[in-house]
Amino acid sequence: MNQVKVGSRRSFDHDSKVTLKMVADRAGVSPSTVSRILNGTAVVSDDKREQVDKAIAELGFVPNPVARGLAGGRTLSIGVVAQVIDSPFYGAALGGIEEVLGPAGYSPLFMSGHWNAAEETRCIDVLRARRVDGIIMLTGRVGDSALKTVARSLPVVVTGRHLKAPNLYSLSLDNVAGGRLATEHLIAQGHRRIAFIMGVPNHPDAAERQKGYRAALEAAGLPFDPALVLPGQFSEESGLRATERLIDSRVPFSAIFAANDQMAFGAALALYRRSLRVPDDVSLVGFDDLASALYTIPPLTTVRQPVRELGRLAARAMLELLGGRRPQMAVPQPLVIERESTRRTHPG
Amino acid sequence: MNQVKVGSRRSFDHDSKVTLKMVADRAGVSPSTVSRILNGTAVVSDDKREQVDKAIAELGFVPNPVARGLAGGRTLSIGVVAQVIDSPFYGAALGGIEEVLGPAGYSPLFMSGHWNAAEETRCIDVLRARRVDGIIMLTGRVGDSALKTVARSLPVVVTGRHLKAPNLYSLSLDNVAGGRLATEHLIAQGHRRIAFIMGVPNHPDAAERQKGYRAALEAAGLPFDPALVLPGQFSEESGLRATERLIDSRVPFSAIFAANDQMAFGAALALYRRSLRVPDDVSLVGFDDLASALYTIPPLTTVRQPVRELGRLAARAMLELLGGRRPQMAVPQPLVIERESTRRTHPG
DNA sequence: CTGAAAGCGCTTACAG
DNA sequence: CTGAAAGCGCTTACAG
Repeated sequence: MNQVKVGSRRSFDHDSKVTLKMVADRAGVSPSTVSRILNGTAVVSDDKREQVDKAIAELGFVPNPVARGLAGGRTLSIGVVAQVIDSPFYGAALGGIEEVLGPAGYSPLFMSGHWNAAEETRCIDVLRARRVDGIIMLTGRVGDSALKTVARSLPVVVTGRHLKAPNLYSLSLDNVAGGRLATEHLIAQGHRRIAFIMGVPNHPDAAERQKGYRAALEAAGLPFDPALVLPGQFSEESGLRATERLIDSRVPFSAIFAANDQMAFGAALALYRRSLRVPDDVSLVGFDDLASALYTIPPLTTVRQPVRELGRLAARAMLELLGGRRPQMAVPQPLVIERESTRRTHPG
Repeated sequence: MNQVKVGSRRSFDHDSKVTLKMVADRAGVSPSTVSRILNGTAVVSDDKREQVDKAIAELGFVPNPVARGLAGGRTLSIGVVAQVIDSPFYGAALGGIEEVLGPAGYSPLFMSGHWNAAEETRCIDVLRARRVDGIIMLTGRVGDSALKTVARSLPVVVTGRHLKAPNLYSLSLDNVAGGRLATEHLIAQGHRRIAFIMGVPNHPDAAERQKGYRAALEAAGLPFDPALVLPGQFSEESGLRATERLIDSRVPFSAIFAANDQMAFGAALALYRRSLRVPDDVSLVGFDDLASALYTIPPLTTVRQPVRELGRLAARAMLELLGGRRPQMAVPQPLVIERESTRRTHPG
């Protein structure tokens, strides 16, 4: 009845210098066989497989990914280029990516592109030098053709654009629909003068959300007033500044739709500073539904973007690509989460 | 006047299959020499060095870190185990780490331990299997002795504890001082009944901040009332719950000190829900000074923790350790940032 | 089904 | 100061 106490030791106590060759010796087979069993690369007789499994367990063998990477070309690591690692938006996406890559045996290698094409290119270079097996690009500014070029040698999945190319998968949230939903929500509550803080002007997300905003106005027969759309930078600070400008401009408005939550947070502060109450005086809608949107005062009505889910889907798509399959991911539709920052306009 | 247009191509356009051997051939030297020049491992005659540099530039050679890792034992990657990658707190620290590691030629490998010793251990195992050159541990629950064991084979820097061991460097923020500062600030404003939401009870940070809280009360001759201290989980949600419990308990209080900003955000919402105004009815102080603390309504008075700087320092300490030096980092002292969530008690 | 051998791209004693 | 050689720990044609 003696039990083999395999795996009961705290793993990093023993020097993990156990090599595949040691396993092979112990099992009485060749290294090639062990390798094949490890990789499921070929059919191996049951008895050999058994012995090898036993040897692996007894020795506590863990394959060395570095050697694997050199020999086989696979490093089991995936490069992820985000824009800013310490942003609530990217943090959520990275969390989702990590969540699916880890269990699949892959390690994410995160890098920040800082909204800068040159830096993104540098990130890609570093990642390629490190022989990652694939690259996940979260939005970013590098050109589509550059991305396609990368995809010639590595699978790539990219979010925030629509791009078709071999070995490349793109997936994005429906920003037009989201923008439309937010605006419709406000219109349904009786708002007629709805300001829009749009985020980085040449950013596709910003442009698409604006398109939704305009579509909703049009559908409701409301005029589009350029004086009501303010540029922003997707940051709290820029939302604050835009709102101040809006108020100072004396253009009448009863609601603000900010193209992301962070700008909405800034807008809320600007309104507070100018003694305008939310939602009594001004209704406010954000976009993203960051975790913190639930804890603003008042809690923010916003368009839910499944950011974490998007990260998960991107990672799954990468796994598909890696497996030689064609990914087919369905990104959930945006929906408005009504909280307490919006309300019907006063009848007057 | 023909210019050599080295490096002007978009780097990932050419297949980076240039090997060290190709460089050696072109320069007419042996691979060993190229390697030594790359690593500054030995003195090499100027003319050879020149030829090699030229060949490297012409070929656009980039050393393969994977091969380097296998052969030399250095992978130029650093494992970083945080607790939750999508948390404002860890995001900031990771940003700081990335900021200094990148330019030094190292790539961070981030993993999340999820506040769980077993998972942290798994992270460390994965990281070691990947042959990282060092490990940075952001707080975490694994035992001190386990960490020391790891340090026997790898340099480790750990935050949030005081630990002395060869090849290991620990650095932490002065939580006792921070807790004291926050409490003193409130006392100076006339508050006598100061509630404390403490965060995960057995977490060292929480315990230390509480120690500071008690020290300040004592120094001011104020009684310590256990009914005023509430457990929390460092999350917004837990801050909200704790505050609701506090209010329901009918214990009188005029101020709340939350052991981190996220709990303070939750507390603010709970107060709002119960129609208690900040700071008119209750003063509120947080801890950390997250970027978003500036945008709460009203903006949160808090104890500034240089979290991003802590990340930078941890990374620098790692670089020192890697260079065989003894790090000597001075972590900035906490200080209270007075904003608008606190005010003097009413004279009555 | 399974070995022996070569090779992935570097580094590092070991000898000059 | 500099080569030739062995080796890091795997994988993968190539032959049975």
